[in-house]
Amino acid sequence: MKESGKISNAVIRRLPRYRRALKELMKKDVERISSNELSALIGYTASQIRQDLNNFGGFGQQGYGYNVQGLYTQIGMIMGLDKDYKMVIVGSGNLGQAIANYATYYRAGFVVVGMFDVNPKLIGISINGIEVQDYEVLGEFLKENKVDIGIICTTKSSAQNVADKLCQGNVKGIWNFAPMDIEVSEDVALENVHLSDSLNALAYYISHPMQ
Amino acid sequence: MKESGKISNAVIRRLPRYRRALKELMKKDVERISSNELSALIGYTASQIRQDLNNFGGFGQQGYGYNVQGLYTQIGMIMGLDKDYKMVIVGSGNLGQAIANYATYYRAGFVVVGMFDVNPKLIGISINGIEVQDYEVLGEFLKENKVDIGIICTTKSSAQNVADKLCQGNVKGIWNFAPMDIEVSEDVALENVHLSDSLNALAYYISHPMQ
DNA sequence: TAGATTGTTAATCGATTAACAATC
DNA sequence: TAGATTGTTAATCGATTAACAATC
Repeated sequence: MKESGKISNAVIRRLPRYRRALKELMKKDVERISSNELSALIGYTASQIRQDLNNFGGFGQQGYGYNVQGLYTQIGMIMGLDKDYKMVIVGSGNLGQAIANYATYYRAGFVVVGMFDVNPKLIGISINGIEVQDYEVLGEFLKENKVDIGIICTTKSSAQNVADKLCQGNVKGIWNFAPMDIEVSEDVALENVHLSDSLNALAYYISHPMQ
Repeated sequence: MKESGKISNAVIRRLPRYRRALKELMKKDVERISSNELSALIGYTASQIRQDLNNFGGFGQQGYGYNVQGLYTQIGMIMGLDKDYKMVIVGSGNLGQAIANYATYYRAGFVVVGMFDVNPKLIGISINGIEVQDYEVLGEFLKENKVDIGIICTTKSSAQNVADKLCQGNVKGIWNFAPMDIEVSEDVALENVHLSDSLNALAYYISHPMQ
């Protein structure tokens, strides 16, 4: 078992996929699975699957494979999904609301505790029981409430300011949907979701059909 | 200059970043830039920048560097952004609406030509001048209108059916926001945006602070 | 011309795959 | 015990970085 800091990003990005596959298997009451069977299911090689899992410890058993339920739980713990994350959403337009809905209905463990905006038309409305507050009070809110994750759903032009304010408020991570690269201090985890980059990649592949 | 099909995915994912940086430079009326300066700006090594760009041709000039405006245009053409893409959005809830707004206001070249949903409360409403139609008529719509990109903003359970219908309707690419891996035929480009995977990766990094 | 900087080859690094002894 | 399958080491592959001759 390696040091946690040594796990490569490539491996970390595959963990959710393993977990999703295991969840499906649990639904089908499958009790155990071999790396070969899992490979057929999700497309990674059996060798890669065994390598990946062994970064975190020997979860399998020779001659048997992996216990589906057990591995699911283990991967969840590795991913930090045994804890709760309190989140604020900054920018409560369509995208902010979509994320609030998603988190509320589908992701126990990720709890929206506050929503903010500068638009007077949005301030005061309620999204899944969370009232949208004036962005002006975000700093105060973060002082009074421990918040783990700040979600930026604002325009490009305000994204960096929002990020700074979130960092001052001691969030542990930022999930950024604004179409720019923001800067945060080293101790804050940052996950950029560049939807426009993703759409551009799709346009590239459409324009350059394979073979 | 390599065959277009030989460009690695890693390179393609970096192209949007180059383009964004060049756009910023154009705003600041910068005329030329060296790989070293660009490196300082976006964090890739100068060597990688030169390697990346040379996959597509020699855009630079020894002793001078790269012409900002020219390179911006070239990269746009490589990325296929000199053409228009007609898109339909299937699932017109918050996320579908957020994407419709985004495309309408920020991305000339990506045009929403139709929105669809099964929810009677959404059918008939207008988003940026596009009326949400009954999902029942999607097949017909795709027969009568050439559509390049299908965007899936539905629930997990209907995502694969929607993908099948879009493929039957001869879309060239699918942008999938449903939290599952859908299957499409080889000739259709597929871009999955797994927001939950992204949030999970963030949770991982929060749970495992570096050193 | 001299200096700067590319284009490109070679070296390095890291990630993936193959192989197989260990062992359930 | 025999068969199956892991854990783990070694080999391969691909991507990144370094180096430098070409050349503007």
